[in-house]
Amino acid sequence: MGTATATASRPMRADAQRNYDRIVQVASDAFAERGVLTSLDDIACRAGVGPGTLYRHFPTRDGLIAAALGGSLDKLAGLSESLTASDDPGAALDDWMLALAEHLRTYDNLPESIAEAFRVDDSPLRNSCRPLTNTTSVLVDRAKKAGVIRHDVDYRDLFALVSSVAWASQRRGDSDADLKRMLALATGGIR
Amino acid sequence: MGTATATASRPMRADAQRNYDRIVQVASDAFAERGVLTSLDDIACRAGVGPGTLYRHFPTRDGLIAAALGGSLDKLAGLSESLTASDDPGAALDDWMLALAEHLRTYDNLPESIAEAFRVDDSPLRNSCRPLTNTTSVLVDRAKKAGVIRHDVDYRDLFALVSSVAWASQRRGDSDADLKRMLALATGGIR
DNA sequence: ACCTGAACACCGTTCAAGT
DNA sequence: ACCTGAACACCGTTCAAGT
Repeated sequence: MGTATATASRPMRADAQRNYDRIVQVASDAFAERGVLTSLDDIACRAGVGPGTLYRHFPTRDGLIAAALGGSLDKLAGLSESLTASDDPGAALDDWMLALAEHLRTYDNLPESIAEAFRVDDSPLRNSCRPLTNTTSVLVDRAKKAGVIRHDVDYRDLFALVSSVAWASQRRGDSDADLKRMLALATGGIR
Repeated sequence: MGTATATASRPMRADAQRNYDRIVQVASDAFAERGVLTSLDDIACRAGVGPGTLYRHFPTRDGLIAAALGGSLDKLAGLSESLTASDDPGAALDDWMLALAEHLRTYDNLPESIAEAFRVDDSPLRNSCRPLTNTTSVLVDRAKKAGVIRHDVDYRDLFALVSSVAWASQRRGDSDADLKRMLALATGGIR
């Protein structure tokens, strides 16, 4: 898969594409180091472009976060495929929730940004999460049909629950083992 | 109970006390309207003092939040007394967790601030939460002894769980009924 | 068509000068 | 002892001027 273009329509001019790619690359590093709330001016500066150029490509911070998250989302898409084909719906849902929680911890303050994005129509970050909620919905349905979770649990509840745990464990600076433990505790009530 | 003084030691000069009280009053309103991340300059301005005066009384935002939360904390202290004396440890813990979650939703972004305060030694906001964690600890112990919750659950886990739910329901703009439902779901695993 | 960077508004924070 | 408000640094955002 090649590098992303700004829209699905026409290719960018070569210099614009180069800037776009550099911005995403630098942003990805900056978010990983200092969280998604880090200065956009600083990202533009490190990418060697003016602030206006960054804003042209990414009118909102959400869009830049979504772009920086690209690779991580591709990995989850792969997991999604294998889990929806699994013959153990309970274990598949568990594995999925853990992967989801880990993904939400990719950058500091990412759970906040994603939760906020869900309140905005057409947020690029929200759109980039669509495959995640879709997979959650599918796996929840399969688990219900298999009778391993309660029938009054919505996939949105589960997504919110997993986001919450990711948020809390990030705020506390939890290890992966702690995250796993908290997730089991928080989702124990769905059975 | 009179109005708070800056330290437990000596009373403030009359004009300083007046400023202190006005700042807390204005901050309380501003936090309620626009969340705890609202501009401190704006609070100082509305209270009719210079920014330096606000900083003198409250060197950190946390301190101002803690002061603004005073009344709400007093109410919880009352509930704490009656619940720790209850003869139904399971129901008492449930009631407490709900009250805690509602308290954490007092201001927008309060769960974030409190979670952050727990990473700082001597944060005034953390100190103001001490009675809350204490009560949680007591009620969790009583519930364990009564055999209504699992023995491998820590009171810190529960506090984190309740904070998480408060955070998520605030981000989603949930109603009180939604909060109650999510809380039941998230804490179902402790039994 | 895209980029640059100056410019503006806003906010947190400090501190010298005042009373 | 406390207050004031100017000053500074930083950040998001816009836009006129360039190529």
